Amino acid sequence: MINPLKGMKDLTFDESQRFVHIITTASTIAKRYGYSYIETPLLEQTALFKRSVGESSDIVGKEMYQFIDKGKNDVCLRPEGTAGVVRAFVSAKLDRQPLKYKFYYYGPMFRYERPQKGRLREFHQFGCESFGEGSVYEDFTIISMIKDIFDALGIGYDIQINSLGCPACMPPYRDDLVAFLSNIKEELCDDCKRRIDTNPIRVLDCKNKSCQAKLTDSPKLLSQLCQECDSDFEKLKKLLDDADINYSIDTNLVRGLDYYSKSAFEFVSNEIGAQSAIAGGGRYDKLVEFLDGKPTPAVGYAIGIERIMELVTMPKVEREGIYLGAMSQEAIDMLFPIASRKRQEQKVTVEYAPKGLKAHLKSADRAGAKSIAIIGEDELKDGKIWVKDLETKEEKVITIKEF
RNA sequence: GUGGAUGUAGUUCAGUUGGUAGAGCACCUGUUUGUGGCACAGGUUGUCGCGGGUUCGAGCCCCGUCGUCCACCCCA
Repeated sequence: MINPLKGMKDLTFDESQRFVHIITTASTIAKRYGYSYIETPLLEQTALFKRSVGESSDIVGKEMYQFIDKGKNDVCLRPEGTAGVVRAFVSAKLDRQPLKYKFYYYGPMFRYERPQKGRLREFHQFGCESFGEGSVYEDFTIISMIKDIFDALGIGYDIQINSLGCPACMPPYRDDLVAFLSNIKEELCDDCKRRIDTNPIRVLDCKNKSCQAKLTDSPKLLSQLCQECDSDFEKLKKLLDDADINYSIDTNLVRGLDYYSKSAFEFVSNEIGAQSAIAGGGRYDKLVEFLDGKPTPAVGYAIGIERIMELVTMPKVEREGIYLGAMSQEAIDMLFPIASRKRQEQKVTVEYAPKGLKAHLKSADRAGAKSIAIIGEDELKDGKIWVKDLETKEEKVITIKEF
């Protein structure tokens, strides 16, 4: 038996229904916010992710499905969605238009990691990217959209926000932080010691409690933001307050990807194991230029489908369609013209084997049909069909033509 | 990459100090030979993950291997 690869999963029945429900709900809401669908390749040049996600990130450093294809191209299965959408945006030269573009997408992402709860090697994201809008109103609007989606899906969450600064205020802060961390280096965990050189900002969200204790007096970026970043962050908080959206400020919230600046936010759930982030995003005003486009402000987010899968409250399933069957072999063929006609407007299940009435009723019940129509011996004789509504239990015998 | 659990029927799991497998659910049949969901009765289903070892004998003990789950790292 051939099983799926490690960290890859088939979705069927309840799970696939949940998947579809999540995608349709999110898509519907994204469209209301003015977003249109974009589909980009799953396979891209490795250079795209190195330049956008950043070589210092674990994603690029050790988690990519990277290989050389038959044309000797260095390629990767996409580990996240934003890079591809930005590349598509630049490839289509939309950066030369003085217009705003908003795209939503969904699909599989790939990261070569050890699977655990809420983390797969092939997983799915639903995401949105808004280009050309530098206003913090857009950051707020995007957070509202995610809220609408989770509310529609019946998912509970907490929102955490932070500001990551911009090229004007982040580098000086980073230097201050490195200086601070270097002083207490010996008291930090081994990972953090390493991070001081590789990615000092990451020390801030170390899960190690003793490290966290040492960080209470660390320099805070929020108090060193430049004037623009500071006023944008204040505005974002006010907008959220005015909209009655609850949030907490997490100064240690660091997005895992290098391209974020200014607003960063995360939606978390405490019901799904160690991987608590169910959506994350933020502003990335410099990424379009990094990928050879004209400077274009942008903001976006992604939702982890698998992480919210079991949190979703599904709409009640209603009985639907007709179950068609016959009790004798000679009547089976008569079912197909009926099925064909009925399928123009509703779901039809045809049972090809002749069975007793009881067996048919059981099958119809299991198929979730709303009604059952059977040609039995009696009906066969005078061109009729027996029809029963499985909910109201009303039944009648009518001519096939009439049905 | 590191650590901890675990692998027995379609599924969830039991299986005592080693004596070659069992329950619930599901499924099929019947009670009701033309009336579903409920109830009752009966029935089908297994390379006990795989490979080796110990033993008269291994689902159980030992070694290896593969898979799964959970956690770390990191992230959606």
